[in-house]
Amino acid sequence: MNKYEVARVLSSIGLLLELKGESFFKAKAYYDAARTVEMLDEDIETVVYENRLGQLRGFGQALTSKVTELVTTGKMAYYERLQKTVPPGLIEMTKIPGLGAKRIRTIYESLGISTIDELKKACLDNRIASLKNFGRSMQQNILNGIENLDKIKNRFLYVRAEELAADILKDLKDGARVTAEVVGSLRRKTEIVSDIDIIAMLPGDTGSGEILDLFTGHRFVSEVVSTDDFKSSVVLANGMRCDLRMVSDSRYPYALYYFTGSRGHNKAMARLAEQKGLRIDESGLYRGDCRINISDEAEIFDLLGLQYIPPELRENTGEIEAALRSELPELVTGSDIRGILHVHTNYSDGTDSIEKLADYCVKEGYEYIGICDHSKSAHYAGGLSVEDIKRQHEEIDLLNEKYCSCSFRILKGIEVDILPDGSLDYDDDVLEWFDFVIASVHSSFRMDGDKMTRRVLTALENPHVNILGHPTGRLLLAREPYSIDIGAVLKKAAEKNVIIEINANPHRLDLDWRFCRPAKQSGCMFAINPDAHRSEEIDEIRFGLNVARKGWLTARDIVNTLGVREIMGLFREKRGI
DNA sequence: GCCGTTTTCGGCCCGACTGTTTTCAGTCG
Repeated sequence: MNKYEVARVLSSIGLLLELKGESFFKAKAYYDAARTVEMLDEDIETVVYENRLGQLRGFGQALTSKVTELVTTGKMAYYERLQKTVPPGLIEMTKIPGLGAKRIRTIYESLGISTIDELKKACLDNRIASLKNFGRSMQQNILNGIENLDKIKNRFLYVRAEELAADILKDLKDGARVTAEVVGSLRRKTEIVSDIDIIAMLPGDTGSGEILDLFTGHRFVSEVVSTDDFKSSVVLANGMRCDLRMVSDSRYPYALYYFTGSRGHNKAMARLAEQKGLRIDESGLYRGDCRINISDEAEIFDLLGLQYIPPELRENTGEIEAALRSELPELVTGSDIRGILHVHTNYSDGTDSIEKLADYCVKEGYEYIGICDHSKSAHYAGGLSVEDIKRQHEEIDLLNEKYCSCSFRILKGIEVDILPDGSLDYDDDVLEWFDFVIASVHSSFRMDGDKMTRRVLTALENPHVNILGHPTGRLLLAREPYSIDIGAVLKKAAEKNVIIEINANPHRLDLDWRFCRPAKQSGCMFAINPDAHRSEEIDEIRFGLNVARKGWLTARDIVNTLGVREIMGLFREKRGI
């Protein structure tokens, strides 16, 4: 059992205790313990077997014996008992904004409501508004929250779909030695997907039976919706739909093409084919009744007189016109990225030391890492006091001496809060200490649009700000972007040479790819940042690359494709140093 | 539930905000 699994159980106990109305501090003890475990630099099993759990801060007798039981037996009796005393519907309710443990408990205890369906009905019957400290407005907010939950029911984060699809695809390829690929929105790398579509090439000599058996019998499958000789549709354990379609080798490239494109892209391609006296559909490209034989998908674009259009661009946003003129951009790739910016350490809410994060970047072949912990107002995230900053900078200086021999560099950065009035969370004389500054909004999200826009524009005026962090604050499937005039923000950023972050955290993917081209047209530069809170999350930069590619960006648009000297020069120049 | 002591029990993170109230309760980051 790894440390993250243990941490999950401990956090879950914290939530259950809150829902039961136990002392918040008792719950907090479990949350704190979860975090301590997550931050362990070594294997939790080693710590347990060497009886060193009790030496960890926040681990007394109770936690030591409970976590020992969990790690050695895979179970914790206390957790299992606790789960039985709290209806699962109450845990679901914590997803409704504005409903915390106390309100959920009030609803449960005074009205006996234990599921979201019952809660919805109670709202419609006006029974919630009459509870003490609730009221009509709160009742309406709960209803809105439930509606939003319904809306996202069959929508999933790209990252989750990608993991599942990769596993299914691997099993099909390994088990049936079949050529197969993921298509649809997942291949176009959209941030939210509703299902997984897979195309497989029918083996010439055998039937489709073996592939279908592997597919419908996959361990992720919870229900087989339909199956015939060439198609199967299943529902996976997380509720996601997954479709497999099998086609002959001659139709395979066409199926790959057809089931990848967005509807708009396919329609536009069909119109183009028509203009050229051809016809295209999922089965092939036809001249009259005669299908043109091809061996791979790229030939389709050739035959239509187009530059190859990468799947990410097939959204019908001008890619066909650009491909006709051979003006598609050369999209940025992972190998263009030379350095990593925006990484949190255990000085604030990250779990790893600066050294561990830096070592990870060295191993991955990056040339620099920009450390950016939270600023002092971010109490919840252990934001850095001025003394903490001094301590961290001393440590970075020492580490940089160590990395000097391998030409790796740690940059001193900060993710400074943009306060509600647009000022920054440190004085200018403190901001001067950093190599670069990311400014982000982390509080008062519900300001009206004018106020929020003014707030961010004011922050962009500060000469110390190099990068605007997660510019719209959205959390995919969880929180809408804050109300802001993004056009005005991008214009001001371009004017003040402030780089726009493409936050690569799969829950954020902010800036949205749809804004990348307008931002570039305004004159903005971009940084693809992982916003990592532990070393492995540095790899999440690939999700940011998806955004940049979907946004038509090239390596020249991205500042962290620069070497360390060039990027330091850029940061200094902007700040007039 | 843990910690640090006053070795037996009080304190544990906090400020902004929302919505409820009419001075406060609960949520959120």
